[in-house]
Amino acid sequence: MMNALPEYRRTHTCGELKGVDRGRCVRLAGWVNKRRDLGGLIFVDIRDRYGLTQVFFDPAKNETLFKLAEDLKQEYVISVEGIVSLRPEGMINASMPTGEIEILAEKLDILNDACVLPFNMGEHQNLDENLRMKYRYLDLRRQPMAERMLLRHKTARAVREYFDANNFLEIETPTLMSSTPEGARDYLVPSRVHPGKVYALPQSPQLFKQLLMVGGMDRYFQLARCYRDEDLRADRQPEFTQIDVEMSFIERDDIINMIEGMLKYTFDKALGVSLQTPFPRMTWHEAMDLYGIDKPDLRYPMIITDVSDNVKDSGFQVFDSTLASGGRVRGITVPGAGAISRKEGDEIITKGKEFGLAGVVTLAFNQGQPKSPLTKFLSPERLNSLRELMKAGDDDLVLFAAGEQSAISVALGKLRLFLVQRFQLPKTSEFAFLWVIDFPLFSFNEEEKRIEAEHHAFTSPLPQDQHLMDTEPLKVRSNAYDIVLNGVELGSGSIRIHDRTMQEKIFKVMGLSSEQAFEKFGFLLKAFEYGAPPHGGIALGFDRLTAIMSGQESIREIIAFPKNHQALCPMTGAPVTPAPEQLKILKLKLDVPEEK
RNA sequence: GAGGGCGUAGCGUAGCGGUUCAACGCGCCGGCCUGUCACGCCGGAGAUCGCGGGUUCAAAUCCCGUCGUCCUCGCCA
Repeated sequence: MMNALPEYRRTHTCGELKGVDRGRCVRLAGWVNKRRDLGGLIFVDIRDRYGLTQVFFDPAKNETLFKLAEDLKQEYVISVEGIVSLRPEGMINASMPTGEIEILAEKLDILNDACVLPFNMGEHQNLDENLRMKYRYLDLRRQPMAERMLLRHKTARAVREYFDANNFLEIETPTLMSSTPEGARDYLVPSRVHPGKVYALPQSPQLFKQLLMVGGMDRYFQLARCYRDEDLRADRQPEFTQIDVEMSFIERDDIINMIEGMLKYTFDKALGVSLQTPFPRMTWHEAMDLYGIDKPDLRYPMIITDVSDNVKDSGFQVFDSTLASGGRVRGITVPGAGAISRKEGDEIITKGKEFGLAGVVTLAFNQGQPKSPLTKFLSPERLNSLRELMKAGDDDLVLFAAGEQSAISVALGKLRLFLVQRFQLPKTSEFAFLWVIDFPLFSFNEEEKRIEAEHHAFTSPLPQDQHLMDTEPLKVRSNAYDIVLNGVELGSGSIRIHDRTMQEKIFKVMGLSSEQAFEKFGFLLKAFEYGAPPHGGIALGFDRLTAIMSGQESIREIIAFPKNHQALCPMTGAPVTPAPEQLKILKLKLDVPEEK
């Protein structure tokens, strides 16, 4: 029966044979991970994406076969036929899933050879990322990458299962669309049929998903490809994937509950991790006040505390003058850092200055003994109540800053994140989710001296703040929500405006005439004239999510073929200069300055 | 657009107080080895130290410029 199969048809993968399979005649196919030639014996680890299996070549059994095995080199593609047998006593490799057994080779076919590799395939070295990207097909064969691709697949599958079970439709929206010159820069695609005209690649399916709601598709989701021609970061790629969701006839908590359910299901299915729901919620004001940032990393419990009332009239001049001029004094406690050196203290002060603090006042506790410039100014009783307020333990370090409230909060927030890294502070959880709600609807663009939408122009204001729209628009809070995971903005959404009058009002505050607004978003506004249901939604960064799930800092690690930091593809060389014939067909001319 | 890190054999790194400093590990090639599993042992090939200029008797090392790459800020509704 085995001979009826072409030599590359396998009976098993390289990750599944166990002791119970002993005696079976099997055929494996894969890549040579390693050949260990002991002279009289040869062991070959054969690898596929499922795992590794050891193959044993014994010259006493078959000398020709043994000679053939001597030629095997790394990454040759081979198929091996043989008998599954238990390894001899004491030779079991417990660190290997297939470590109980080995294949006694009876037949070996070299299906393809391989050149000497451009890098080492083992996991024991850091590799230059551009080199990995240039040979991504080799990189993908390495186990960490194979595992991440599997996790990404499982996550996508779980997301689809969940939404399907909840009556959502997965609908694809166009990736060739009209450009809306707002926000991030578009990638443009010239049209041959319409010379001089371009399509834009979507930055997100935002407008289309709202149109789907008008179209009655009341529960929509999509794993949507999005494109932004902006500068890159470790968590930003020019093309990326988001879990895009929109629902009709719902309010904010419906979306929040649905997404919590989705994440809970997905973490369980893809990672085997049980998440606790509901996730904590915090208003934007609370987040800024307690953490100095709109995406707090709740894996670390430290919060910013206002101590103005506890330090007033202390005689400590910086504090007194700041408080007299309407500023605040705020602090943060660093657990276990009470015994830091002078040098480390200076490092913190330098960092504080970098973040915009005029100075940082330290209060260090060493076995309960306070050490601080403040000890001269505060009585032991006041110092003690300050310590209680700051929840400082016997070996903790408290840092104070004085100045304008929001400025020092933001700076202390940055300092908090720096300290977490610098002192490797212990995490209280692996995955800390958080909803941040009640964002400001508008923000003031200092450069252009105009009011703009904080989220986007279709975000609805909170009903209770609508009366402020004409008088104090910057105080209006929005029905928008962000989901934060480990200090990373994972997703952002809102309840949309479906009321024309309100929409016009928003445009007016933003300084857009109805003509201008119609020019930009005409097709959406038109659609809203034909019966738009109340609706809202959210979009989550799928790459960011899977990166965090797999413990990676960079989303490139969870994308099969990513671009590098310069938005280049080291493998294909994209982007490339178009050929003159292509430009001719498109009736385009390049106007690029000559290279120096 | 700005700041910072890095650039030494195919890969990962050391050397960076100026004069045996071009080294180590992996990989590669040759030889030996019957229970290895990051196999072991012996030997070998392989690098104008990113590129250009400068300082010096002497530069991988110091200085200037430039290119590449990574990280961050700006930017990213």
